[in-house]
Amino acid sequence: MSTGTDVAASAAASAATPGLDEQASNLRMAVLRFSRRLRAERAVDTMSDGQIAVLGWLRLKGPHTLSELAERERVSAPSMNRTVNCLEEWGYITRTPDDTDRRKVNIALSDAGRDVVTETARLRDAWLEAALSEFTPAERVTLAQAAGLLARIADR
Amino acid sequence: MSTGTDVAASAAASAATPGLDEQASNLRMAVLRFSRRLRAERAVDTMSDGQIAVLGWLRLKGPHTLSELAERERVSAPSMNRTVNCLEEWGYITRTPDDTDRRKVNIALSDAGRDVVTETARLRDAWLEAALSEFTPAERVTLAQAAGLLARIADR
DNA sequence: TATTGTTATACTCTATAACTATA
DNA sequence: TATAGTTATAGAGTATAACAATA
Repeated sequence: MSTGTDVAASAAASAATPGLDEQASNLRMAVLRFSRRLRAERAVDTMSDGQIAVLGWLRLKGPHTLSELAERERVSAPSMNRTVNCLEEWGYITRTPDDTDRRKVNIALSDAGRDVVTETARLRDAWLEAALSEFTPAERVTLAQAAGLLARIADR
Repeated sequence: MSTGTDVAASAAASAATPGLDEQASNLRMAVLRFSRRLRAERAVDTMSDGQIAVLGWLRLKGPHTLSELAERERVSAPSMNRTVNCLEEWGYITRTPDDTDRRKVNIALSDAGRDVVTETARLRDAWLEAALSEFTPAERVTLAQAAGLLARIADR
């Protein structure tokens, strides 16, 4: 059993009650594909997903150091440094040396950065709203509940 | 209304019956956060997301041409060609010229590929399975239904 | 002439290692 | 000596343009 060779038996069993492994696999594939599609909807085509994520986080939580941003986005410090360099060059963030610890540099959203992250969220949601409008109210309830559940998983 | 400036009124209204805009925003944030967390749980470091996705799709739907795979994964044909080259080099897929249209090449999962995608999915989803196991059966049904709905949106 | 697959080339994002300055 | 940020360099993934084979 469960050797992966007896496809027919596996399919028959899962048709009745999908195992936790298949539920997980289905959910993973669906979410990853959906998020990739969602990410494709951007206000500024020249901005990467990582750059947008940093701007969004700064708007939500205020200024952070480079290390904090790197840890938050789960990338290396040099990688985040490159991201921040671009954002600074475009005028979307500002770098300010910390007063108490001069090794640190506080990275904050500029007015232009605030504008662009707002516009990006608006465009992204416009596409998503159009998609949601084609669902039934019951289906939208399902998605709303699922959103809460996904958030709970992500916070583990 | 709905200008985005009257935050209090908007919040009050959405508390009763969330508008489509807030549903979209909530769903977007939840999915992006979840997918980032999910991506961080990569048990198999030697294979990329794209490679795993192709193997999974071939296992699920059988052989496909290069163009079909590229369209499915929303990448360019050269990019998919590179992905398929790696998978072929590793012995996970086979290329077979089509009999009726000799321009086409059928890409199919090999036995080794079938094994590795099974094992990869198992390792990768271990974290997600653990998370799902803490939900009630009803909540898991909600997530399963939502997965189908998200897939429909992504295919738009 | 259009389509399918492939190669050539370049760009972006990412990582590790090494360097600078502060603590 | 340790930490925060940065620079140098390399690897992986992606894209567009150009090419070969077939329809």
